[in-house]
Amino acid sequence: MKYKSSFINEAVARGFFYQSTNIDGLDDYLTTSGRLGYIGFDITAKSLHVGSFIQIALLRLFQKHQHKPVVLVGGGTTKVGDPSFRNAARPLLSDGEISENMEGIKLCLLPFLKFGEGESDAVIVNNADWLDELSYIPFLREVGCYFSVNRMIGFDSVKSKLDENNSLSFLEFNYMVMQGYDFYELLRTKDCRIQFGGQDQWGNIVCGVELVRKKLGKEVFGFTSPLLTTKDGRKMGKTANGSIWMLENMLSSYDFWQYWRNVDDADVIRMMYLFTDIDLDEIKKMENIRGQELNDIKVLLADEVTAIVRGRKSLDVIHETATAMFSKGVGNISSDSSVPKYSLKKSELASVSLVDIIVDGGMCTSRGDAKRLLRNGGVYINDQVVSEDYKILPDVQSGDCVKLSCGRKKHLLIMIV
RNA sequence: GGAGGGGUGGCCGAGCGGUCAAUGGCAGCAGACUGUAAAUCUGCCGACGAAAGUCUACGUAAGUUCAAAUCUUACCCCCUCCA
Repeated sequence: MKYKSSFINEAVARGFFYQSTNIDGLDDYLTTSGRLGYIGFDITAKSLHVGSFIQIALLRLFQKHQHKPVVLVGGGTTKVGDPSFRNAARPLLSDGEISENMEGIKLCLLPFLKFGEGESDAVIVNNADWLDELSYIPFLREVGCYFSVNRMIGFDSVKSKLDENNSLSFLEFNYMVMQGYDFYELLRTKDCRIQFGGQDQWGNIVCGVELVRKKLGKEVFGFTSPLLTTKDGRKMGKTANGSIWMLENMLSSYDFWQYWRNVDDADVIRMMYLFTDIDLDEIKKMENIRGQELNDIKVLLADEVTAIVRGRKSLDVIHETATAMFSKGVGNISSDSSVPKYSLKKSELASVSLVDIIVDGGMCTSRGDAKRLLRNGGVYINDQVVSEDYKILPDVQSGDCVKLSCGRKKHLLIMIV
């Protein structure tokens, strides 16, 4: 074991560590339990998505090693907007939206962290509580004087915006000052000396570390984790169909599970380390698995992650649905699986076209789209390709089920009533 | 405030009076191959329509023209330089 603290050891072994302001100092500091460490989350949406997953998992690990996670929600900073690596300024949110989003964020975190009053129980704070109160002139005199603009424009987050000829408003430029101030405030009021974050937060974190050192002469620590990209370089948690949200009302458990079931071969083991509670030794044994067998590992990954985020009991229905979706025939689709259903009166059989059902059932966005799919041979009825827009489905009776498929992965169960 | 450059489909980016629903790339969808992976190859990729075709769309609004993404004017926004 290279490090003295159990947390740092495991965090490094699992791949959470990218860089730190002083890893040895931090290691020493964490040999005593009950230390505080925080991560800030912006609250631009009602739910966190998988992009923030690594941060949440890190806090969870922190708590597992008897330390106290502090979740900082950016009620104040969200009103400013982090300019980091975005080419469009974020839309500014109203107070109403912000407080609504904040409730959602809390829900997302409940499965991961134990909140409460105990020594290692997580707490949640909102930086609006102190940022909203600041008065401009005193703030500039007490805090602003410690920030060098020369230095700030050197930070990647700012530099990339300037280099790409994008506009950077003064509002956004202040983001890192705000975030630096957060760290100072949390140190002062809670003796919180650690800030975690993604690699892209490095500049912002360093600002806080320096502010505390200059103002109070104390050392605080920054710790960043690698920015998770998939093997093809895309940001994790985003698919073409949207983000992989944590909350069930924004993404079904089945789709959540599918995301993990379909990760790239090359990413499976890394995600296993980061996102599951499976022992390091167990995962180590899986490292050499290749080829088709890796599919079982993907299922395990999907199961474990889904169990944490959505609860283990959700797995039964998911497995059932997955089996139904990927096996042929109608018989093995049970009515409690989450395969979408569509009911159709027997009397409507003659008048309703396939295209209508496809669009109505949400499988295509427009009739033209559905027709194209049909023409391209991507539509199946009971696993048989159909190439024309049948006005009438194959001879069926009331009570029958017909499986309508668009491609291999989208299915609709038509119940004849 | 002044001078110059620019705003094109989900994104990047051509086009600069008719042949433009708009080259190309990325992303996406379907098919082949497979392992619900990746890579590769093929087809598709604004809406409506069986089709002919109709409609909507090149920052916004007016205008010139038989005809405008392309020309004119005003306005809005972005970038660069100067004050």
